[in-house]
Amino acid sequence: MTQTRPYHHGNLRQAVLDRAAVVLRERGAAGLSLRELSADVGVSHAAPRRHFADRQALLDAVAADGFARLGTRLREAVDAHPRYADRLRAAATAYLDFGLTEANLVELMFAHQRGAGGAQVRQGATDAFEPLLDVFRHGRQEGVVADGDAERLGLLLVATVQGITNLVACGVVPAAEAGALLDAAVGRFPGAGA
Amino acid sequence: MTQTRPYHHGNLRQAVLDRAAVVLRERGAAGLSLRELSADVGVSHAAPRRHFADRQALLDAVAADGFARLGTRLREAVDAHPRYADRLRAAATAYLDFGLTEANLVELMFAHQRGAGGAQVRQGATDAFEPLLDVFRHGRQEGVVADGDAERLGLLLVATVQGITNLVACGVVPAAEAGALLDAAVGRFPGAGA
DNA sequence: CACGAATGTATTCAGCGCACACATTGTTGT
DNA sequence: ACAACAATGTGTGCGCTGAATACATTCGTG
Repeated sequence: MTQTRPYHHGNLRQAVLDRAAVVLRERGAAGLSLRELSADVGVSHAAPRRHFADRQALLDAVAADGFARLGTRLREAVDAHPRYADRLRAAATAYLDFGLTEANLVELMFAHQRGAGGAQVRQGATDAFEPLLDVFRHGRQEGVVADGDAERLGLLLVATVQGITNLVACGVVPAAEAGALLDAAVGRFPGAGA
Repeated sequence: MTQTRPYHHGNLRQAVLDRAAVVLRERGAAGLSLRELSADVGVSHAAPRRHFADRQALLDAVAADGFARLGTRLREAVDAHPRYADRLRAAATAYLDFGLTEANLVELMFAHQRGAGGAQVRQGATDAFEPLLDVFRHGRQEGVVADGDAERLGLLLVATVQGITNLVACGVVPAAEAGALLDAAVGRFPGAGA
């Protein structure tokens, strides 16, 4: 009757990451405790150490996962529209949505990276932003974006939207004004229409 | 000979804040410990509690202080130039400088505010950005900025520069490219010249 | 100068990250 | 089949932390 829990969890790493994502959303990165996560998942408090060298390694993994999810969202948003201007707006909106829904996650993703694990997180970030660069590469084909501007415009879009997300997330700009601010920002990019 | 340390420190609150600013710069917000700060300053580990209700209250105070310093820097940068375009560039450059020099502090300042102390921090942020809004108000007098656009442009400038700072601080954009990216961003604001 | 408010001290407690020795299970070569 | 080894989970202990509480000292003020 009493189903004995097997000695080996089987998928402990992913289970911890999943639980960490939930706690992160509810209580922020400061509320993430390896011991509490262990208890939640039902293993001893030392078990996760087999999968995460230390607490920072767990945070890095959560952040990398976040960038992967953000990248997927951006890719979907871009692919949903054929024309440059629509792709630009859709990507920016998707970014803002993600940032407001997962404010704590984004805060962690963009936290100052110190250790060696930071390199992997940074690579994840670069990959995630690829769809945005594609928007401007596509815009160049449509003749709206000048040659060689694609990369710089991509970074500028990331910076602008991340900045807006940041301001709204920390409460300096009311959430109600986020959309209008984003529209104003996107509208200033070449070929976005007034 | 042996100068007896007085029972009352005299300026404990400011001493803790000063020491916290140093530790924050060296080791980040996660490295801030009330107990260690107490030892550094030379008081018992419970003493700071008379001035900061809990750890978060200390972080809030450090953040508020950071916004005050940022505001001063921005004001100085703006006041140093008479013309709109120069003021815009100087302010943006001053912001980026501050952000790169005090990356850990800025990260703390823009951290998601939860508790009641967040309101004071948010007010400090709004005050600090006032010089930037003034730039565009001044631009309207010069006829470069349209009526009613000042506030929105100000927030957009904050968002853009904060976003760039964020990207550079977390290592996604190399520090060497920060200046060029900032130039490109500022150049897209009305009346900034090409 | 007495008395309350402000400020600092000493002690205690629970939770945390981390390190280590040990236990159990999965895998692989012969 | 089975021995040896790698991978994974457990239990214990240490030092540090934030927080709560009772107590001590000093300051300010009537």
